[in-house]
Amino acid sequence: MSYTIGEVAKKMNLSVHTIRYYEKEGLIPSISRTKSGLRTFEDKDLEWIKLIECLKATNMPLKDIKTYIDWYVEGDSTIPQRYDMFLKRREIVENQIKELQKTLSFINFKCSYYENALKAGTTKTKEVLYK
Amino acid sequence: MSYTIGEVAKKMNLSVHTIRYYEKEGLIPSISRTKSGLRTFEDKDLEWIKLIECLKATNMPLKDIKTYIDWYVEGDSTIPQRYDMFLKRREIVENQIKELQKTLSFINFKCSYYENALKAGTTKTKEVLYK
DNA sequence: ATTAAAGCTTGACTTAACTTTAAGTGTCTT
DNA sequence: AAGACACTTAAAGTTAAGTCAAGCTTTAAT
Repeated sequence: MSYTIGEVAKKMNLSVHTIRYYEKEGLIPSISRTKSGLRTFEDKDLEWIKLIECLKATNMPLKDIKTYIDWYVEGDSTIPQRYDMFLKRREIVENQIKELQKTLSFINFKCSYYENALKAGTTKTKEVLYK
Repeated sequence: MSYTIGEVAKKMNLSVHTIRYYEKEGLIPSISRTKSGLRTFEDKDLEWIKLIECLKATNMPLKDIKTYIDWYVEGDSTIPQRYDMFLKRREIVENQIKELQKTLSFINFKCSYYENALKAGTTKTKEVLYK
């Protein structure tokens, strides 16, 4: 089963521009083509794209993602680097989650603060203490 | 108690450039100055900066943060908008946390995958199934 | 009183991650 | 067969969020 770039864009919720850009930047290794030059995407290419989106979701810059992909392409000799990268990324993500949880409780406070302010019609009441 | 821009930069772990930039963009309302024009930061200004950092941590763009600050400056008439903004932000943050948790379990999988690959010296073993 | 460190402003520059444009070729639908 | 639409490359443009530089002033320490 293979897909056109437009199908992949729809499936992955990306623009076709972006997919071409990812390929150009070396983030999707070896996409095959038809004789006439059209890209034909296989499931393995979709897996790469999912990986990119996943790492991107952790704020990993594309150039670091590319470094990983280069390591992957290089083969078994880069297993230590790749392992190390995922260990570091795990720590980063764990910290991001903690950070967001702190932020969430701050936002929860603001929500109830403004809920009160909304009832009172003002932020200038006794119960309303912060901005 | 008041601080110079350099002190604030150190305290908040930002560059002085960034703080001036935030002021220029209207993210910190009414920083007072000495007669000679130096900025003097009060605790309320630090609170604003903390708020900016906090919202930024949720990937909120500076211009949306500015919108909030403008509402704040405008006064009680904008309480509904501000309430609404925090409600929306809460949902966004909750989703971000969920998303990161999914990503984390993916990364955990990769970590153990590469831990095995490291022992085996290769990714091409029976136990090692994915890229 | 000097002088180094820290501040000031304006405006240009940078980086990341796209996005658009231009100018054209290939494919599908009626 | 015609028109719409998807695809190509290369390069320029955009946006967000800073970052830096130049040239000058203020402040703190000796």
